[in-house]
Amino acid sequence: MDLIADPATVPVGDPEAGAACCASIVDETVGVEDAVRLAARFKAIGEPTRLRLLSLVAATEGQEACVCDLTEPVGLAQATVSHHLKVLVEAGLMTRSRRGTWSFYQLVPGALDDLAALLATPAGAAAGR
Amino acid sequence: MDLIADPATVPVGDPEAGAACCASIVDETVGVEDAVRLAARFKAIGEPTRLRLLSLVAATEGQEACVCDLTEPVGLAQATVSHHLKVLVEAGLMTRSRRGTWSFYQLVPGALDDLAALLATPAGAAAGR
DNA sequence: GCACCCCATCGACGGATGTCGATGGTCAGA
DNA sequence: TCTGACCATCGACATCCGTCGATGGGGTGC
Repeated sequence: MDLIADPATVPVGDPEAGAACCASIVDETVGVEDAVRLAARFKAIGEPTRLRLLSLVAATEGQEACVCDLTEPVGLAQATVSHHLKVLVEAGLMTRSRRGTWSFYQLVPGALDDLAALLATPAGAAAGR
Repeated sequence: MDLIADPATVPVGDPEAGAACCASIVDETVGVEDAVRLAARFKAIGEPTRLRLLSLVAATEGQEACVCDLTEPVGLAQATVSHHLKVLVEAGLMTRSRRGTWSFYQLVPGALDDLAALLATPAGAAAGR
Protein backbone atom coordinates (compact mmCIF):
# COMPACT_ATOMS: atom_id res chain seq x y z
CA MET A 1 0.00 0.00 0.00
CA ASP A 2 2.80 2.28 0.84
CA LEU A 3 4.86 2.13 -2.27
CA ILE A 4 3.29 0.55 -5.28
CA ALA A 5 5.71 2.55 -7.34
CA ASP A 6 5.27 1.25 -10.82
CA PRO A 7 4.93 3.22 -14.02
CA ALA A 8 1.24 3.74 -13.33
CA THR A 9 2.04 5.70 -10.22
CA VAL A 10 4.11 8.34 -11.92
CA PRO A 11 2.84 11.37 -10.14
CA VAL A 12 3.79 14.37 -12.14
CA GLY A 13 4.38 14.60 -15.80
CA ASP A 14 3.69 11.63 -17.97
CA PRO A 15 2.49 13.24 -21.18
CA GLU A 16 4.07 15.99 -23.14
CA ALA A 17 3.47 18.41 -20.32
CA GLY A 18 5.66 21.14 -21.63
CA ALA A 19 4.50 23.06 -18.63
CA ALA A 20 0.91 23.76 -17.70
CA CYS A 21 0.08 25.36 -20.95
CA CYS A 22 1.88 28.54 -21.70
CA ALA A 23 0.98 31.56 -19.66
CA SER A 24 2.33 32.60 -16.33
CA ILE A 25 0.56 31.69 -13.14
CA VAL A 26 -0.02 35.37 -12.52
CA ASP A 27 -1.42 35.80 -15.99
CA GLU A 28 -4.39 33.51 -15.57
CA THR A 29 -5.79 31.77 -12.54
CA VAL A 30 -4.40 28.33 -11.95
CA GLY A 31 -6.96 25.56 -11.67
CA VAL A 32 -6.84 22.91 -9.01
CA GLU A 33 -5.46 20.15 -11.20
CA ASP A 34 -2.89 22.39 -12.81
CA ALA A 35 -1.84 23.60 -9.40
CA VAL A 36 -1.20 20.05 -8.25
CA ARG A 37 0.80 19.25 -11.33
CA LEU A 38 2.86 22.42 -11.29
CA ALA A 39 3.44 22.35 -7.55
CA ALA A 40 4.89 18.87 -7.89
CA ARG A 41 7.49 20.29 -10.28
CA PHE A 42 8.38 23.15 -8.00
CA LYS A 43 8.45 20.86 -5.00
CA ALA A 44 11.06 18.79 -6.79
CA ILE A 45 13.40 21.78 -6.90
CA GLY A 46 12.26 22.97 -3.48
CA GLU A 47 14.89 20.88 -1.77
CA PRO A 48 18.49 22.02 -1.29
CA THR A 49 20.09 18.74 -2.29
CA ARG A 50 18.06 18.41 -5.45
CA LEU A 51 18.78 21.99 -6.38
CA ARG A 52 22.46 21.29 -6.04
CA LEU A 53 22.17 18.08 -8.01
CA LEU A 54 20.61 19.98 -10.88
CA SER A 55 23.36 22.54 -10.71
CA LEU A 56 26.09 19.94 -10.46
CA VAL A 57 24.85 17.98 -13.44
CA ALA A 58 24.54 21.15 -15.47
CA ALA A 59 28.11 22.04 -14.61
CA THR A 60 29.44 18.63 -15.58
CA GLU A 61 31.15 18.30 -18.89
CA GLY A 62 28.67 16.95 -21.37
CA GLN A 63 26.00 17.91 -18.85
CA GLU A 64 25.64 14.36 -17.65
CA ALA A 65 26.88 12.68 -14.51
CA CYS A 66 26.66 9.32 -12.78
CA VAL A 67 25.63 8.76 -9.19
CA CYS A 68 29.17 8.00 -8.15
CA ASP A 69 30.23 11.47 -9.27
CA LEU A 70 27.49 13.17 -7.27
CA THR A 71 27.56 11.48 -3.89
CA GLU A 72 30.80 13.11 -2.85
CA PRO A 73 29.91 16.73 -3.77
CA VAL A 74 26.58 16.65 -1.95
CA GLY A 75 28.00 14.71 0.98
CA LEU A 76 25.14 12.25 1.32
CA ALA A 77 24.80 8.50 1.13
CA GLN A 78 24.51 6.84 -2.23
CA ALA A 79 20.98 5.70 -1.49
CA THR A 80 19.91 9.25 -0.73
CA VAL A 81 21.41 10.65 -3.89
CA SER A 82 19.79 7.93 -5.94
CA HIS A 83 16.49 8.75 -4.33
CA HIS A 84 16.74 12.45 -5.12
CA LEU A 85 17.71 11.78 -8.69
CA LYS A 86 14.69 9.56 -9.06
CA VAL A 87 12.49 12.37 -7.82
CA LEU A 88 13.99 14.72 -10.38
CA VAL A 89 13.44 12.20 -13.15
CA GLU A 90 9.83 11.66 -12.15
CA ALA A 91 9.34 15.42 -12.10
CA GLY A 92 10.41 15.53 -15.72
CA LEU A 93 13.50 17.58 -15.01
CA MET A 94 16.10 14.89 -15.68
CA THR A 95 16.56 11.80 -17.76
CA ARG A 96 18.42 8.64 -16.91
CA SER A 97 20.41 6.57 -19.38
CA ARG A 98 22.18 3.42 -18.37
CA ARG A 99 25.50 2.58 -20.00
CA GLY A 100 27.06 -0.56 -18.67
CA THR A 101 27.26 -0.40 -14.93
CA TRP A 102 26.76 3.33 -14.79
CA SER A 103 23.60 5.41 -14.77
CA PHE A 104 24.05 8.79 -16.35
CA TYR A 105 21.71 11.61 -15.50
CA GLN A 106 21.25 14.75 -17.52
CA LEU A 107 18.89 17.70 -17.59
CA VAL A 108 15.83 17.67 -19.77
CA PRO A 109 16.39 20.49 -22.25
CA GLY A 110 13.92 23.28 -21.72
CA ALA A 111 12.35 21.84 -18.59
CA LEU A 112 13.70 24.53 -16.32
CA ASP A 113 12.91 27.17 -18.90
CA ASP A 114 9.31 26.05 -18.91
CA LEU A 115 9.13 26.49 -15.17
CA ALA A 116 10.78 29.88 -15.48
CA ALA A 117 8.18 30.94 -17.99
CA LEU A 118 5.45 30.00 -15.53
CA LEU A 119 6.87 32.31 -12.92
CA ALA A 120 7.75 35.26 -15.09
CA THR A 121 5.24 38.08 -14.94
CA PRO A 122 4.34 40.23 -17.91
CA ALA A 123 5.91 43.19 -16.18
CA GLY A 124 9.04 41.30 -15.37
CA ALA A 125 9.31 39.91 -18.85
CA ALA A 126 9.04 43.40 -20.27
CA ALA A 127 11.45 44.96 -17.83
CA GLY A 128 14.08 42.30 -17.28
CA ARG A 129 14.54 41.34 -20.93
CA MET B 1 10.91 25.10 20.67
CA ASP B 2 8.10 24.49 18.32
CA LEU B 3 7.10 27.96 17.29
CA ILE B 4 9.11 30.82 18.62
CA ALA B 5 7.99 32.70 15.58
CA ASP B 6 9.34 36.15 16.07
CA PRO B 7 11.18 38.32 13.57
CA ALA B 8 14.43 36.60 14.44
CA THR B 9 13.11 33.30 13.15
CA VAL B 10 12.47 34.44 9.63
CA PRO B 11 13.88 31.50 7.75
CA VAL B 12 14.37 32.55 4.20
CA GLY B 13 15.00 35.96 2.91
CA ASP B 14 15.49 38.78 5.30
CA PRO B 15 18.02 40.99 3.53
CA GLU B 16 17.91 42.36 0.06
CA ALA B 17 17.97 38.87 -1.35
CA GLY B 18 16.96 39.83 -4.83
CA ALA B 19 17.58 36.19 -5.60
CA ALA B 20 20.77 34.30 -4.92
CA CYS B 21 22.91 36.65 -6.84
CA CYS B 22 22.20 36.89 -10.49
CA ALA B 23 23.04 33.92 -12.61
CA SER B 24 21.00 30.82 -13.26
CA ILE B 25 21.51 27.71 -11.19
CA VAL B 26 22.71 25.96 -14.31
CA ASP B 27 25.11 28.76 -15.05
CA GLU B 28 27.25 28.36 -11.98
CA THR B 29 27.27 25.72 -9.29
CA VAL B 30 25.00 26.47 -6.36
CA GLY B 31 26.69 26.44 -2.97
CA VAL B 32 25.19 24.74 0.03
CA GLU B 33 23.92 27.88 1.73
CA ASP B 34 22.51 29.32 -1.44
CA ALA B 35 20.82 26.02 -2.14
CA VAL B 36 19.10 26.09 1.22
CA ARG B 37 17.94 29.63 0.72
CA LEU B 38 16.74 29.15 -2.83
CA ALA B 39 15.09 25.82 -2.13
CA ALA B 40 13.06 27.44 0.63
CA ARG B 41 11.66 29.84 -1.95
CA PHE B 42 10.79 27.10 -4.40
CA LYS B 43 9.35 24.96 -1.64
CA ALA B 44 6.97 27.81 -0.84
CA ILE B 45 5.48 27.58 -4.32
CA GLY B 46 5.81 23.80 -4.37
CA GLU B 47 2.42 23.38 -2.81
CA PRO B 48 -0.82 23.41 -4.81
CA THR B 49 -2.74 25.62 -2.42
CA ARG B 50 0.00 28.21 -2.20
CA LEU B 51 0.40 28.22 -5.96
CA ARG B 52 -3.30 28.94 -6.30
CA LEU B 53 -3.15 31.63 -3.65
CA LEU B 54 -0.44 33.41 -5.59
CA SER B 55 -2.47 33.13 -8.73
CA LEU B 56 -5.66 34.25 -7.05
CA VAL B 57 -4.08 37.31 -5.50
CA ALA B 58 -2.48 38.22 -8.80
CA ALA B 59 -5.86 37.98 -10.49
CA THR B 60 -7.56 40.16 -7.91
CA GLU B 61 -8.24 43.72 -8.81
CA GLY B 62 -5.49 45.84 -7.37
CA GLN B 63 -3.54 42.62 -6.93
CA GLU B 64 -4.38 42.45 -3.27
CA ALA B 65 -6.81 40.29 -1.38
CA CYS B 66 -7.86 39.57 2.17
CA VAL B 67 -8.09 36.17 3.79
CA CYS B 68 -11.86 36.20 3.66
CA ASP B 69 -11.73 36.50 -0.11
CA LEU B 70 -9.39 33.53 -0.46
CA THR B 71 -10.84 30.88 1.84
CA GLU B 72 -13.77 30.15 -0.39
CA PRO B 73 -11.88 29.78 -3.70
CA VAL B 74 -9.35 27.36 -2.28
CA GLY B 75 -11.95 25.50 -0.24
CA LEU B 76 -9.93 25.26 2.96
CA ALA B 77 -10.40 26.44 6.52
CA GLN B 78 -9.51 29.99 7.43
CA ALA B 79 -6.71 28.83 9.67
CA THR B 80 -5.15 26.86 6.85
CA VAL B 81 -5.30 29.73 4.40
CA SER B 82 -3.80 32.07 6.95
CA HIS B 83 -1.01 29.59 7.51
CA HIS B 84 -0.20 29.30 3.81
CA LEU B 85 -0.21 33.06 3.39
CA LYS B 86 2.22 33.35 6.24
CA VAL B 87 4.54 30.89 4.53
CA LEU B 88 4.40 32.94 1.35
CA VAL B 89 5.17 36.12 3.26
CA GLU B 90 8.12 34.52 5.02
CA ALA B 91 9.39 33.31 1.67
CA GLY B 92 9.47 36.90 0.48
CA LEU B 93 6.84 36.34 -2.18
CA MET B 94 4.04 38.31 -0.56
CA THR B 95 3.53 41.24 1.73
CA ARG B 96 0.85 41.78 4.32
CA SER B 97 -0.73 45.09 5.14
CA ARG B 98 -3.37 45.48 7.79
CA ARG B 99 -6.13 47.99 7.23
CA GLY B 100 -8.65 47.99 9.99
CA THR B 101 -9.87 44.51 10.63
CA TRP B 102 -8.65 43.20 7.32
CA SER B 103 -5.29 41.87 6.28
CA PHE B 104 -4.51 42.47 2.67
CA TYR B 105 -1.96 40.35 0.90
CA GLN B 106 -0.23 41.23 -2.32
CA LEU B 107 2.62 39.92 -4.40
CA VAL B 108 6.11 41.27 -3.96
CA PRO B 109 6.93 42.93 -7.28
CA GLY B 110 9.70 41.07 -9.06
CA ALA B 111 9.93 38.23 -6.58
CA LEU B 112 8.61 35.64 -9.00
CA ASP B 113 10.68 37.13 -11.79
CA ASP B 114 13.79 36.65 -9.71
CA LEU B 115 12.98 33.01 -9.26
CA ALA B 116 12.28 32.69 -12.96
CA ALA B 117 15.67 34.16 -13.75
CA LEU B 118 17.29 31.54 -11.57
CA LEU B 119 15.71 28.75 -13.56
CA ALA B 120 16.17 30.14 -17.02
CA THR B 121 19.10 28.62 -18.89
CA PRO B 122 21.29 30.56 -21.29
CA ALA B 123 19.98 28.44 -24.13
CA GLY B 124 16.40 28.92 -23.09
CA ALA B 125 16.89 32.63 -22.63
CA ALA B 126 18.34 32.86 -26.11
CA ALA B 127 15.70 30.71 -27.74
CA GLY B 128 12.46 31.48 -25.97
CA ARG B 129 13.31 35.09 -25.25
C1' DG C 1 33.85 -18.73 -11.80
C1' DC C 2 34.85 -15.25 -8.68
C1' DA C 3 35.52 -10.82 -6.83
C1' DC C 4 34.54 -6.13 -7.23
C1' DC C 5 32.12 -1.89 -8.41
C1' DC C 6 27.83 0.73 -9.51
C1' DC C 7 23.32 1.42 -8.41
C1' DA C 8 18.11 0.80 -7.35
C1' DT C 9 15.17 -0.69 -3.93
C1' DC C 10 13.60 -1.83 0.72
C1' DG C 11 12.59 -1.02 5.61
C1' DA C 12 12.97 1.94 9.26
C1' DC C 13 13.48 6.13 11.74
C1' DG C 14 12.84 11.02 13.00
C1' DG C 15 11.49 15.41 11.65
C1' DA C 16 8.80 18.49 8.78
C1' DT C 17 4.33 19.71 6.92
C1' DG C 18 -0.75 20.30 5.78
C1' DT C 19 -5.05 20.39 7.91
C1' DC C 20 -8.49 21.46 11.23
C1' DG C 21 -11.26 23.16 15.48
C1' DA C 22 -10.84 26.15 19.19
C1' DT C 23 -9.32 30.33 21.25
C1' DG C 24 -8.46 35.09 21.78
C1' DG C 25 -7.21 39.73 20.06
C1' DT C 26 -8.60 43.74 17.40
C1' DC C 27 -11.54 46.70 15.02
C1' DA C 28 -16.21 48.56 13.29
C1' DG C 29 -20.80 49.55 14.01
C1' DA C 30 -25.19 49.56 16.56
C1' DT D 1 -20.99 48.81 25.96
C1' DC D 2 -22.04 45.05 23.41
C1' DT D 3 -22.15 42.38 19.33
C1' DG D 4 -20.28 40.68 15.30
C1' DA D 5 -16.72 40.16 11.67
C1' DC D 6 -11.94 39.28 10.50
C1' DC D 7 -7.82 37.06 11.44
C1' DA D 8 -3.42 35.06 13.79
C1' DT D 9 -2.04 31.67 16.76
C1' DC D 10 -2.21 27.35 19.29
C1' DG D 11 -2.56 22.33 19.96
C1' DA D 12 -3.33 18.12 17.91
C1' DC D 13 -3.41 14.81 14.41
C1' DA D 14 -2.18 12.23 10.23
C1' DT D 15 0.69 12.13 6.55
C1' DC D 16 4.61 13.09 3.82
C1' DC D 17 9.55 13.42 3.27
C1' DG D 18 14.70 13.14 3.82
C1' DT D 19 18.06 10.16 5.44
C1' DC D 20 20.52 5.99 6.23
C1' DG D 21 22.21 0.94 6.41
C1' DA D 22 21.37 -3.28 4.36
C1' DT D 23 20.29 -6.07 0.50
C1' DG D 24 20.40 -7.72 -4.09
C1' DG D 25 20.71 -7.31 -9.13
C1' DG D 26 23.64 -6.45 -13.00
C1' DG D 27 27.79 -5.52 -15.25
C1' DT D 28 33.16 -5.58 -15.60
C1' DG D 29 37.54 -7.50 -15.15
C1' DC D 30 40.79 -10.84 -13.27
